[in-house]
Amino acid sequence: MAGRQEKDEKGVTAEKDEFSEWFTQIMLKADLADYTAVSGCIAFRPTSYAIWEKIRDEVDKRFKKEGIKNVYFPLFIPEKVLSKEAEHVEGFTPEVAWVTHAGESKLKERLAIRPTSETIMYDSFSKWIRSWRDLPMRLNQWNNVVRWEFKHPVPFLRTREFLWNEGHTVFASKEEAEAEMDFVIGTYDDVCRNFLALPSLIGRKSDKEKFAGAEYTVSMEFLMPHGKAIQGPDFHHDGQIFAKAYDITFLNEEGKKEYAYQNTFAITTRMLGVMFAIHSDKNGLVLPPRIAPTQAVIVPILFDDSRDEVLTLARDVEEKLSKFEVLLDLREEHKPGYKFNEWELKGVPLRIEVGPKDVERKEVVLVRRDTGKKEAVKVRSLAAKVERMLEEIQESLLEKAEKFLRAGVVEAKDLLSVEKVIRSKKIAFVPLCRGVECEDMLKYKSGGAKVLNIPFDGEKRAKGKTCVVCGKKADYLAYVGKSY
RNA sequence: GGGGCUGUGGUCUAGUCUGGUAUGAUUGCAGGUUUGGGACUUGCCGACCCCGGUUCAAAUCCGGGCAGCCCCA
Repeated sequence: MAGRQEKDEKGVTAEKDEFSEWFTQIMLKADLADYTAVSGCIAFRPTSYAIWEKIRDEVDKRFKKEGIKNVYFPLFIPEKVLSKEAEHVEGFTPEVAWVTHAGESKLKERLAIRPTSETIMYDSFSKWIRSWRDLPMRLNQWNNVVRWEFKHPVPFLRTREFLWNEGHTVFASKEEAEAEMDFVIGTYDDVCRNFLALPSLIGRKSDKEKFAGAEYTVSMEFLMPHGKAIQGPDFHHDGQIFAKAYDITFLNEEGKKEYAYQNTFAITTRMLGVMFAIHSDKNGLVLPPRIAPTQAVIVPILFDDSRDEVLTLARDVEEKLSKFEVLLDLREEHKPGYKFNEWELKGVPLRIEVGPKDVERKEVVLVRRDTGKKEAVKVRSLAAKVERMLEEIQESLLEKAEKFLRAGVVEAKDLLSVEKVIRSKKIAFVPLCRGVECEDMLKYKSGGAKVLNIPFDGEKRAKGKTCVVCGKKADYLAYVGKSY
């Protein structure tokens, strides 16, 4: 390890503004993940995996209710199948991992480990879809994908293998396909805001930045504490591009053959990293209560002369709070102070201290992880109070994140001010024209910032404004920032 | 993509320049005293990133690899 002497301490020793160091410490010390023998691939430890399961369950529930069905396709994609859609292949080839051998014998055709499953799925879709009665076909799979990136990997945020959902839906008309976007992005936004407490900038990608093989891409962009933007869930409308490459056709009501229209969409384990980074602080992890695997921890304060009474009360409290995810920390080998610090580091939203004084007064002490505020609460009103407090924490984390995002987006009318905004580690909101040359120039002039996306009302709001690069009429207002 | 730094018990670390029995802390395990913000104590377990070279002898020197971190694009 890099010889940082304080690193052996149990708590986080880095300030949040030394982002990389701080983030690594949170990740390791809060037992979220660990490095493995495979470069760029992490082990998700129980806490982080439990959070992923919650995200997955919430999204999955909403998808199913909407009629999207889960399927599972192979991990492997034969080279021939992978390389049918030119633009798509080109986007992914540099990062594809290949299986070339089985035991000692070389395979006749090498197999790609899926970087995404369009190609293998659509090969089947073309067989499954015959008539307009087969449509829409809305499928989804929860799986892992591998993209062998050469940029240096960062736990959760950029790993070579990650987990995600990949929705793949097929429609008879463009209108129907495009109408799905509101539902998909609405679902992701709902889960991000109301569970992860993360607001985002939602909009269309520019043509330059869209997904390889898509007609257009809608993305959710998050602002990280160190001022870099990072892309979260996305939705791609593929038009008939893949349908033509993979021959996904159907007979319409008039008996005529037509190519189908398709969408794809995803949310990945990167969101864990985004959430850890945005909410956490100097003392360690901070988790929104709705996503936290443990919502409250009860720490009994035991003295020899009052041991039994305190334990009885602690167990009573556990019982009263059985509708929440509660942990009663009965470990004898650590003092309360140690436990306080440990559970703060691990991000448990609420701590409940139960000691001899509390037994006398028939109360317990509640401590919020996000603010550190302590409050004594009567045992009889505890359950209601805990419920309210967890809600308050959830809301206040979202509010805080919203405030940070709002403060992090600044309008800029000319190149000079764009550069200034970018240098101050913020996102610039900039009038631009559609020209790719202007976008390239902008990146060059701003010191590496790119178009993140264009909000849905970005075109309307550009009226009367001029492109910051070429000075001609602006087509839209775009979010521009350095990205992770 | 470019540059820099670092790999020693589970974790952190001394030792590397100047080759010779590997330092200490912490965790863990067993015991005792403790417990309202990281307790104390006794005992025990446990390590030189990998491959090659130089040498009587390599954690240390040389070459190559792998891994992690930081900075810049």
